[in-house]
Amino acid sequence: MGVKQYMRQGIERQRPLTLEVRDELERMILDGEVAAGERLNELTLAEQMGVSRGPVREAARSLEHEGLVRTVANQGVFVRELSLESALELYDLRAMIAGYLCGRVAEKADPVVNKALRQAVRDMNAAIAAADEPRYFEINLAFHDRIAIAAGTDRAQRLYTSLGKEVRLLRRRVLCGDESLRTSNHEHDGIVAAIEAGDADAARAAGMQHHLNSKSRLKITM
Amino acid sequence: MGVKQYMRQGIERQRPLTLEVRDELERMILDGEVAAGERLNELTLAEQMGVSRGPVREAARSLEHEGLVRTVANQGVFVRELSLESALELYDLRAMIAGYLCGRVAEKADPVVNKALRQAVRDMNAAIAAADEPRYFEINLAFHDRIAIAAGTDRAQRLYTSLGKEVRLLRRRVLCGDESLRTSNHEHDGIVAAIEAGDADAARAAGMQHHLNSKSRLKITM
DNA sequence: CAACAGAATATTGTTGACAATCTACAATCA
DNA sequence: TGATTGTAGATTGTCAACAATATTCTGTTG
Repeated sequence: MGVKQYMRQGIERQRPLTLEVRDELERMILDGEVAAGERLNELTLAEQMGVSRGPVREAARSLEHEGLVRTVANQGVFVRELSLESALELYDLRAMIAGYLCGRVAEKADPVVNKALRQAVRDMNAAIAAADEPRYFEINLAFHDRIAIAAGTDRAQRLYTSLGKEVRLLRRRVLCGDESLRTSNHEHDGIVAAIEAGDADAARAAGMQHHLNSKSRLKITM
Repeated sequence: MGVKQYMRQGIERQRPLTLEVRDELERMILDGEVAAGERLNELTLAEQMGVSRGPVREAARSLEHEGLVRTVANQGVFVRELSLESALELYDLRAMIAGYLCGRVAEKADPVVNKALRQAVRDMNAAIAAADEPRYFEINLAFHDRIAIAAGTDRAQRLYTSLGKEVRLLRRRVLCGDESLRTSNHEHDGIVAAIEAGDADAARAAGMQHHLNSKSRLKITM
């Protein structure tokens, strides 16, 4: 009877629907389209996205493990409400992971990676000079991603990324204004310097401190 | 048509099947009933456990997020093969988390928790004296669990537990022999002492070092 | 005999329907 | 009036069937 096959809108796909739904759900949550504490109705979401409930359920479970939603049996999944206290703990955790990653990158001493990181710092300085905050954030994200990937430890990388998303549940803008950007990028410079020097301990400390400082800058803006 | 409802064997349940299946699958993997790299057949597992494929799929996805299996689209889920190198990285990560947890417990300074931890160390000493290794492992597990819970940071606790399971994929016995046990428990004593003293930094360092030492003891047994 | 094409099979991806549970509201009774 | 119970609706949990993809087998050809 199902006349409508699940080949949606002519685009031949090979990526499972579950992943599409997962990304879309994640975006909705991180962009604040669904409020914290709100329940995600499986049927409604499924109809909105033109799929059945199965993929929606799987996607929701996936997000649960990333800490973006919490599930209550027979009641549904709710967008997680992140207390400030919990968020600060996440910052601490993420800072440790970041430090670990930086240390690993320093040990690897990959000249290609190091050059790219150094260039990123220069680009961020340029963005600051041009007062182009969006560009700064973009490079900043790429910078930290690059480090996470270059460390070559899949688990730590995924964890770092995941914690980054989780923190966004707080929906607070950190790092605003020229001065903060300058300070932050100066810390980036210190991280890269330690990595270039092959000093794993210094890189670890610098990477961790940078994230802890981000936490402090967050607290200030409360 | 489905004469057989999904009320299995008279036991009234309220826990979703998915969770039951998840636990069973996890047990099978950790106990080595399914070999590393082996594929998990949804239909076969579903029939074995007397459920349909839905819960099995969800359970498998759950385990993927815990790092126990890896999923390939349209091919299935496979028990993860953990390289020694990866395992050592997991130990590093776990050591950091453990240190963080110990630091938090020290800050909390909860007398009830501290007493329980102190008692656990005594009990482990007794187990060593009685040459009762299984009992030692049992208390040891409870000891670290207690710390993780007492820290009061849900995310870090879950992470610590999850990494602990992941490491077990290596299927290597760490901590064998009277001497290792004695050394290990001496480290426990140091952790508890730091916690009792309310010295967060010392507790963090001791907790981390204890896990790094476990890693070393693991390497020795290769 | 090796390499390849195509069919047959097995397995995963997705769906819609049904069962169980929860929630909200109304009717009943102390 | 207030508490309680029962009923109707909504929502999640589970299942079995179908669609799409991957794998295996088999026969053919060079």
